[in-house]
Amino acid sequence: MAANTRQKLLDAAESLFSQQGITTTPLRQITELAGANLAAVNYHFGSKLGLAREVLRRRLDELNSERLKRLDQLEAQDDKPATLDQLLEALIEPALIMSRDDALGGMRFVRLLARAYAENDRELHRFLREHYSHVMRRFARAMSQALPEMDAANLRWHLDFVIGALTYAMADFTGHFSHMNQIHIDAKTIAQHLVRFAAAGLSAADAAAAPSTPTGTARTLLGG
Amino acid sequence: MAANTRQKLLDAAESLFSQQGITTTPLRQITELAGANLAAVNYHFGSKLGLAREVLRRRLDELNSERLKRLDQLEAQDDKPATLDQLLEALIEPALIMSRDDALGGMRFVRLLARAYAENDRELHRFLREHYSHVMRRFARAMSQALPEMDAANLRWHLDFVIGALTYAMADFTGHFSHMNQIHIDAKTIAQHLVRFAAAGLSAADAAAAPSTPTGTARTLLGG
DNA sequence: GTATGATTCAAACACTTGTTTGAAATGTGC
DNA sequence: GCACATTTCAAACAAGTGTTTGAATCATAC
Repeated sequence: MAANTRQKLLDAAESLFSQQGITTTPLRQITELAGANLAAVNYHFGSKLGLAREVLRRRLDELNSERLKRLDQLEAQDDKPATLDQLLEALIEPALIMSRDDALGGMRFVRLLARAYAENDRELHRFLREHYSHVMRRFARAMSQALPEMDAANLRWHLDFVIGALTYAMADFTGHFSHMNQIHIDAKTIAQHLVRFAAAGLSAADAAAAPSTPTGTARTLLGG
Repeated sequence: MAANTRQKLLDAAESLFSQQGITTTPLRQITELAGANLAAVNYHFGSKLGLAREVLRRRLDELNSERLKRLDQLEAQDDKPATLDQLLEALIEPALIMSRDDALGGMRFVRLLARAYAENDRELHRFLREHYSHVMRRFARAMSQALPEMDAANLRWHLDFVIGALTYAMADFTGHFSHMNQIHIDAKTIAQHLVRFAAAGLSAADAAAAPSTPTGTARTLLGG
């Protein structure tokens, strides 16, 4: 059954890639776990890279379409623009829910994503950027309205702070400090905390970027 | 000359590991860059893992001792406890300065650190935890005084948000969104922004953890 | 049934990996 | 000079890598 082994290969590869990394995982281990023959990978996906691309594309499309759906809903209510908290929720919640929901592949996908970035494969990077950057650009544009004082460049790398925090929260692949996956707090709770954390950080940056700082006292009250 | 090739191997390995990852970099490439013989690695470091450990230890000790030195200074002024901003500076600035200073190996080390975490080598993880976690514990203890409302667990994974943002800021190894290393903003500036970002986020979390929320209005004022 | 295409399979291919070996070279102390 | 340990080197080793091959199996249509 053709589609069956294709699917089993994808599942096995996702699981093993996320645990061991892409370049580190041998094809033979994947095919063994999938109960398929070694040559099946090259038959169905052309090459190992082709398999990796397909594994990533499956989940990435799912995640990004969910994010954009939420963003569309927020922008549809066009009488009042979306708040920063709402935008951050639309960006963060789908990722965390997906990373914690075993039915969707659990946190495997996110670990895999982090690993894929860490690997230096240029083709893989280009592939990921093509499937990712347009979403981030749309969110950046939407957020710039909620953060009027920050210019584009400033907002972009503050958003990188957020993405960095999100990635760590999802993957927790360091294990050097906390151990979220042991505690297993539900995704919504962590998302709430991360949204508040990011909103406060971005707002503080926005306030600091203002030429006159009317909220300066409030920041001192909070951050001092 | 013994110490010479040892040093050249370490330098070459650090450079290549940070660009390509540890498991992905062949020993032959390292020895070629170092102008040494292939067998030199096993002679001087016992194995490839031994070389990787030594590469990491060099920089990690340097970074952590700088962090702890600053923390000691803050705790020495024992009449007034350190502020959150000061503690975050002590944690963040050494890492960012090191990551940007070419004389210290540039951002190579940080990329390497991120890669080392991404790789699934259990021995390497254990090694990193042993050389890292005690520093984070000391900072967590110091910060809990500046954030009286948060309990230990809460603080710990909010600190993971900070470390995640810091790692991304240092490594910028995603390249999927912003490109800090193209802009080359100086480390102190980025550190300032990240400290403010993290301080605001942590303070907001602390305020939200308080049973009665007197600063709740201030947060609304900031976080929209 | 047979013919045709899609899929599976065991085997081999060419290549790279980290490590080991044992002899040469170099340095060091006397 | 000699003796001795340290360091370098070319070569080979065993194991693992992704990919290819060509025959065998299966499904489907006629």
